[in-house]
Amino acid sequence: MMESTFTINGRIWIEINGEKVLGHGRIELLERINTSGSIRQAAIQMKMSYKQAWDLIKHMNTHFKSPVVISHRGGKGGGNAIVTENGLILIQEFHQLHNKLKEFLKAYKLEMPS
Amino acid sequence: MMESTFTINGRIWIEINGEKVLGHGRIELLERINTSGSIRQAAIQMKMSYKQAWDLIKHMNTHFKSPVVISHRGGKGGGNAIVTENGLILIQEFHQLHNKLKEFLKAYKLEMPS
DNA sequence: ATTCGTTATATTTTTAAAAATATAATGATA
DNA sequence: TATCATTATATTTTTAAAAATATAACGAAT
Repeated sequence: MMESTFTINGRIWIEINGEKVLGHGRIELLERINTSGSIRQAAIQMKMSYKQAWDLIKHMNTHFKSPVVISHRGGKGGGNAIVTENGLILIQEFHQLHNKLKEFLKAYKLEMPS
Repeated sequence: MMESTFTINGRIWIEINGEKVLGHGRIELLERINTSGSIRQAAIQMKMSYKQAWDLIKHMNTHFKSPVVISHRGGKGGGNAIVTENGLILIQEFHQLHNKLKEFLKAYKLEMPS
C-alpha cells in the first residue's frame, strides 16, 4: 500500500492597513532592480511588462513612508533606478521572515489519510 | 513621528507532487457541503458558481486516494452530497495546521523601517 | 542640437478567467 | 408516470486581467 506524499507549502506577506504591500514577487523585483539598476531590465528578467513592474514600485513607494526605489530618467544609459537603504532593509527582513516560515513548515509533520 | 503598522499575514496549503490540492477555499467548501449536504448550496453560500465548486470537488476526489465528497443525484431533494470520513479528517488536520501558522505569525515581531 | 535607452504614462488589443446559460441524467416521492 | 431539486456536463457570453503598443519626457554624452 503506497502512501501519497503530502507537502505543506506556505507563503507570508506584509500588509499595511489590510492591504498587501510586500510579498515574494515584489521582493524579487527589488532585488533585480538592485543588481541591474534598471526597472526595465528587472521586468524583462521576471518576464513581466515594464508597466506591471512600474505599478508595483509605485504602489510600494506610495505605501511605505519613505520610498523603496528612486528612479531617474534621461542621461547616461537613458535613466536608472536604485533601491533605497530602506528598500534593502525590507529585503533582508523579508528573507529572515521567510526562512522562519520554512523552518516552521519543515518542523510540522502532517498526519493525513490517503 | 508615527509608525506605520505592518501586519504579517500568511497562508498554508497542501500539495501532492507539487500541485495544490487543499487550501482555505476548498476547506471552507468541504465544511459547507458537510453542513448543507449540497454542493449547490455550498456554492451559493460561497458566492461561487456550481461549476466552480464541482470542479474543485472533482479535483480533490481524483487527487486523494479516497474521495472527500460523495454525491448522489436524483431522489429526495433532487440529490445530495456528503463529506466522507476522509474529508472530515482533512478538515481537522488543516485547521490544526492553520492554527499553528497563526501562532507562528503572532510570535514573530517584525522590525521594519517606515 | 541630435542621439540614446530609459522612465513614465495612456491607450488599445489580446487573452484568460469567470460567469452565465442550457441541458441531460437521476431517483425518491406523490 | 409526472414532478422536483439536484448532480453533472457542455457551451456560450461576459468580464477582468494581462499584454502589447504608442508616445512624451528626460538629461548625459557626443
